[in-house]
Amino acid sequence: MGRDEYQFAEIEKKWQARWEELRLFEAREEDPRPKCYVLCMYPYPSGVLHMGHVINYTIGDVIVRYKLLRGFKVLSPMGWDSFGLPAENAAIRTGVHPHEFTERNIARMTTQMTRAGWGYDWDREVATSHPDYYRWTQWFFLKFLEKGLAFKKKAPVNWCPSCQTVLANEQVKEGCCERCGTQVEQKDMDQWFFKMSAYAQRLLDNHAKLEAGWPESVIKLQKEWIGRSEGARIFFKVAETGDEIPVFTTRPDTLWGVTFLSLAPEHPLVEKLVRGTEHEARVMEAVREMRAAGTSEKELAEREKVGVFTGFHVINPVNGEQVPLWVANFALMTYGTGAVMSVPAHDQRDFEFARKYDIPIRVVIEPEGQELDPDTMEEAYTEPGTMTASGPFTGRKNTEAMRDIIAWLSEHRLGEAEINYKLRDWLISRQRYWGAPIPVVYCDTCGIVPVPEEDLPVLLPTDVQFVEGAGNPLATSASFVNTTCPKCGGPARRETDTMDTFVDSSWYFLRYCDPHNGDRCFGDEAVRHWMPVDQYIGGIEHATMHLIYARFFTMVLHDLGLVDFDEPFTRLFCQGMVCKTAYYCQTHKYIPEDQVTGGHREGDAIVGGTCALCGGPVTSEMTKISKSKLNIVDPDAMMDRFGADTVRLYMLSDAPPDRMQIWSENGINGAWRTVNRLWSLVVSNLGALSAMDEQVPGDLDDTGREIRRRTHQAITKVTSAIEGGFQFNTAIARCNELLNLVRSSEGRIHPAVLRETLETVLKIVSPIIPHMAEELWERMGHRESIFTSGWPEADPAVAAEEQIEIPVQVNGKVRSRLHVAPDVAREELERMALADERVQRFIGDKRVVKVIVVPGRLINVAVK
RNA sequence: GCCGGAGUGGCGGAACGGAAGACGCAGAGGACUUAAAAUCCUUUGGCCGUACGGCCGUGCGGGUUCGAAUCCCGCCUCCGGCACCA
Repeated sequence: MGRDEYQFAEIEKKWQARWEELRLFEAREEDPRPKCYVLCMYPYPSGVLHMGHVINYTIGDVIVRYKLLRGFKVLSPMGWDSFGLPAENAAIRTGVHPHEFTERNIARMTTQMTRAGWGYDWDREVATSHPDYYRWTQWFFLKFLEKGLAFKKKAPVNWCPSCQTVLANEQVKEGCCERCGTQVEQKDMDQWFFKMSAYAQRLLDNHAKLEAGWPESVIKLQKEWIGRSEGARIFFKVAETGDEIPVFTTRPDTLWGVTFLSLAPEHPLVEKLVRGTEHEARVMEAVREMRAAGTSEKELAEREKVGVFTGFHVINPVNGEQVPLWVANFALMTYGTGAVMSVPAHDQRDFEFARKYDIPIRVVIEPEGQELDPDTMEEAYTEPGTMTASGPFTGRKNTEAMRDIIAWLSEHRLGEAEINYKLRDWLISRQRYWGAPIPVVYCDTCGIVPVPEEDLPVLLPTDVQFVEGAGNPLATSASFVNTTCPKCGGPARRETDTMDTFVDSSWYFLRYCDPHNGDRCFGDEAVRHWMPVDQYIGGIEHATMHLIYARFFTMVLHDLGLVDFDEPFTRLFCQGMVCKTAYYCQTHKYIPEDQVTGGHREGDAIVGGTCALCGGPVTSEMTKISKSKLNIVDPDAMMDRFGADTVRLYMLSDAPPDRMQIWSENGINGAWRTVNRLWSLVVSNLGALSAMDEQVPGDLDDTGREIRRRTHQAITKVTSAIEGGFQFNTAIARCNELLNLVRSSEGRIHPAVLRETLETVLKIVSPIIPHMAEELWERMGHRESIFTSGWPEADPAVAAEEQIEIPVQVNGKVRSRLHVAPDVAREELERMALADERVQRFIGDKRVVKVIVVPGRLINVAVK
């Protein structure tokens, strides 16, 4: 009893303290080892660790420890994305100041993280809500402003008139405010932007640099998000007023088929045109209806396509024809010019709209040898074809004529070639308290005046009221708002918008390199030393937003001469989400598993159960672990029951880490058993081990040679499983195989071989179950941490097979097996195969057509 | 609708174009125990057969190949992402 028991709580605490003493995760520039910067996306300090963090940070920690074993000095920092809405909502709800709320959560989560055994250089901790951090966020804003990359423009926001506040898309539910149910309005507000669109092409081009280290799917998603499209800008004019309406189109070849033009509801021309006309009331009412929903793109996508005729017409520049001008909710102010030319014959959406509103359809592209009739067409014709009724281009193939059409348009000054991007400028203004204040003041005489650098940080005031329905709390602080103009000394007002938290997270990886620098955002030397990040790890949900913002920000910093690279993350890994069965009852919606009664288990799900509250039937689904689906797993409780090592092992042992992980009680039990079996195998054999320096004898028996062979093969396999895409599940399987073999040969293994094998296993599992590996390593007589002992190296001579089994197929079906030395020649293999009695039987009286010999793999005899 | 990813035993999943189902879970049988839990051993894709063994089998249908879970074409289903992109 006692010492030989696996007492994980004690062991884990002991080694966490030891690592701290050893400063195992301290990263020093003067350390001569090569550097490796391993970074996990920092968390919002919600106060509790969830399973998403556990998988993310466990993967990160395994890589950190693996790199340590491989002889790198590893930079492994951790910090807090500590600005954001939840703290402010909590303040409104409970009266606790966001700062206090945040600090409390940070303290709680730090404890949980340490307990999980994740190793960080805590001296480098940053929190974006601390003034010594946001001072530099503000400083970057000033640099962007100087460069003309920060600017103000009007943009529509979701506005709740009752809360007097701007809502995030997430807070808008079916067009209404989530909190009070009031109908949300679209309101145009003056907002700060970063000119990210100017970097669209570069963000696209630079993907070439990332192809080697980023998942292909993320690059694809970003390409789609940036959305480059080539086409033309074409100048239409309003027939009645002469106002010019430029339109972007990717299909200038269909220009002769335009039968109407549509403006976005928020297009400024709409109001200008109809004001004071007979159409005003009708059109503006329709516009108001179209704008009555939220600004979320999803909402825009799912709503029905509607429009209203403005009463005006536009002139098609290529043929002088007048076509009606509409306002339509499918025209987006945020893309292109906010105006769309519509060709119902060759665009499905336009086709449906035209049929709905009885707008003419004109065919200008026809398929080979076929005539299209606008009256009987059932869908738009979008394939390539021959142009008809298209002026000088009639008779040409549309795909081939495209370039000439654009040249012709610009020659006649009717249009010009244009490239458009879906990527928009980055709206950074937030009408919130808990964020970095945008460092500008408004002066009646001088206008917008940046706060001088030496006056940074612009601190968040404390005399603020957090009251529901009062709008931005920051605007309630008189001491904050009222200031003097830095230029003229006259009275001025401070900007009360704060910055999007994505601005904070666009440079935190740089601050980690030099976190205590009080004079600069970071030192050149430190950043040159550690950056770029060698391995970044985080959720796929950040594929577009965060990862594009951070790339853009880094490019700007590069252009400002602040860093000498323009891509921050060399390699990226995205882990899968953690899922678990959730249960749903018609009346009580999602219910926790312990509220399901009866039924039977089918795998991890209870099938045919009933709701404990109402007796109604319960259905199950496998879905992402979340509070709202009541299927959460508390990592802390799991670590209480099984210890951190078991939880870590389980997270990695079942599926490849980039796939969905399924949390099951059976699964964690299996990991628990695995960990215990390793423990008892080592502990029970401690007495049988040889002295630490005893050599493996030269004349080893079969068992010894076999065990050594498998051990050295395991090293190779585990190493390549980790290097080739973090396949920890197969790495763990290889260790299990080896341990199973050792167990079945127990008592017959030479002590020196046993030591070699157990030490090897401990090393290769140490990144995954570090506490147990350290403890057993120590009990085997080692004085130094296993993480300073180096990664094992396989000896090819030891790993080489003495005899191999080669399957012999006849017509692709295995009929026999040959046992041969690995270097038997091709001819000899063929001879042996054909001579084989079983093979002979299956050849029978058929004719051997061909014999395929893959040395070392298999033989296939093709017969007819 | 568009884009991306995935479909393999009862389950999670293995498998450079070369032995399908590694490793683990669950199940069955057994040992230990007064008993249970824990642990250990055996067994486990389906069908036929007493057996040696044979046949079938990686979502469906074709194709390439001596050989396909893997490559190609066409479909189906599920998951994820999305901003009607003119």
